[in-house]
Amino acid sequence: MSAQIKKSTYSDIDKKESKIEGEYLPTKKSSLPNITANDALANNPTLKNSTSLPLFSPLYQQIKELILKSLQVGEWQPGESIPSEMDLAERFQVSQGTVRKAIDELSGENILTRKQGVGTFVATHSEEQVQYRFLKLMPDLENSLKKGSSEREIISFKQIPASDFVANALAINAMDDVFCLRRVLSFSGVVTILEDVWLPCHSFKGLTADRLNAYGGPMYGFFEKAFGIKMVRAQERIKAVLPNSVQAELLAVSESTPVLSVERTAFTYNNNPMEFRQGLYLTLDCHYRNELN
Amino acid sequence: MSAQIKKSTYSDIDKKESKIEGEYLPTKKSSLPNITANDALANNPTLKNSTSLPLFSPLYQQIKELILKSLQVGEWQPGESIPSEMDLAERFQVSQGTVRKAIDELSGENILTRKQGVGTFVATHSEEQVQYRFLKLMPDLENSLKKGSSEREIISFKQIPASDFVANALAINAMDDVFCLRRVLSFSGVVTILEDVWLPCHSFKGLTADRLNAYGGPMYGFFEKAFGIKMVRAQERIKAVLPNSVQAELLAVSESTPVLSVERTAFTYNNNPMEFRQGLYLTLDCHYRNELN
DNA sequence: CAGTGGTCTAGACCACACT
DNA sequence: GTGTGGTCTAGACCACTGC
Repeated sequence: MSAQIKKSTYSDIDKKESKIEGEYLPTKKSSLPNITANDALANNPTLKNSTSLPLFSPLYQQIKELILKSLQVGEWQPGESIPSEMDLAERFQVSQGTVRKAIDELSGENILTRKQGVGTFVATHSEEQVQYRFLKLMPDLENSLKKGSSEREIISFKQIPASDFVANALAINAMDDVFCLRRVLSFSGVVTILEDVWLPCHSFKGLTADRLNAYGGPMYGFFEKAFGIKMVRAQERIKAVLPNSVQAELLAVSESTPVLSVERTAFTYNNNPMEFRQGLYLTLDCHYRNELN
Repeated sequence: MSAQIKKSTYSDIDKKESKIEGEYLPTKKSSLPNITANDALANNPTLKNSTSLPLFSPLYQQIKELILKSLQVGEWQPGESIPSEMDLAERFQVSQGTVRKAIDELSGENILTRKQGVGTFVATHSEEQVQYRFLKLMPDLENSLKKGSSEREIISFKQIPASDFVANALAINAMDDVFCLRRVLSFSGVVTILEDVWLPCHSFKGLTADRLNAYGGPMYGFFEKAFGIKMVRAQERIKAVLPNSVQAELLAVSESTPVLSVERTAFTYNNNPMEFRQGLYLTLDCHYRNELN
């Protein structure tokens, strides 16, 4: 019932049977089991107390939020499949088309991955195709990094209080402990990237350099498996800088060799920053590639 | 009947009088409800002779291609509205939902812009909101360039034969003539960008520095109005470099100041490269911002 | 073969903008 | 009010995958 009302205004803020459309779903599954869907909507407090603008939102957006919430709490782990569209439609008591539109958006945001004939899966950084999804460095001559011939070495790993700058990027309190690690990446035997990575200790309890080294795949894949932290989005700020003496030595170049400084903040669900890193990229034989649309 | 078949394959590779769409709107809903939409499929020659892979494509993709073709030939100019979804559905003899899906994709690619209650418009680089859509430079402290206080100055403008490098980027023959211009951009009175721009003379007949200077808005908006050339996409390659003596002087920095080198190839419809430029960005108080998804 | 996502249609109603 | 895009539903069929 109340569910119907929401639908009638695309909203969660309504009241009484202005059945303005008892027809979207007549009696229908009313007699049937789940309530979930309507309940889900009915109970979804998302916008209920919103004193700000979006006093309502389309049904599919609400479904999207519900799916995101399930992802957030780990109901479905990275790499796993989520229920079929029909099942979700049943669960939320909406039409398959509405679920589909919600999944469409999540798929567009690289949060879910569809595989025709198989199902819909939670995106992961561990899969071959999307490994290094956030690494935009390309050789000048070829069209993709030869990831097979990449090596990496962790140079240092320590636990320290966050500087104001890092704390701000991670949205934590200054002086909260963070893990700070420095590593070097080489491609085809050529040292190319030097990067410092900061992670909030609170969320990465028990992280050690050994565990990181022991894991073969990409770091974000490790975070998923070891800490259930899934990076869904990142923001980078790029500048041209000169390395200091330490950095230059690690990169095996002179201090007058310009390098790209790439500061990245990576976010998990809910725009929650979980990692900050600064990379120095040597761009003599490669470049940072970006597509503009 | 045959209608069913087409649908059954989502294909265009069909038989019989492919009178190349003499009847997108024929007898139409003549006797029976449909046949129409299926005819659209049957008669659409798009992929008929394709000897390569996609021996078929979904209807909405074909509609998308037809819309793109109309944009390409200038049936609808940048900033103008295109026919309503219902009208297009009528024209192509498919359902509104199918047209909608085609437009959804074009909208996602920033080729069309929807405005609820008003219509669907051809995207343009002249609108306030999307001006400098391809410029990713941001001040470190604020969240967007103060475009109001920007100035630009064309330093040189000439017509020369394309170098191999430029010709390759523009997909033209080496030694074909190109316009080459150099300009400086300042923000809040600070010189920030020095860029060289190459344009194929063939497509920009009659371009002069004066005409460029006379136009107040962004360059891509000018190209739309003066030459009907709409840039829809671009690719950038970023490196950290040191400016040469001439560049350093124009940027008012020393030759040991690292700068971002941003090489951009901009494409019009059909992945047709229409502009190549190399920008040198001073990143002392600003940065190149990129969102990763 | 059964099950999943992908496409297409048809029709209803909602939200919005302009006149 | 009229017309536009936006949402939602329902049902049909197609294409792909894996058992």
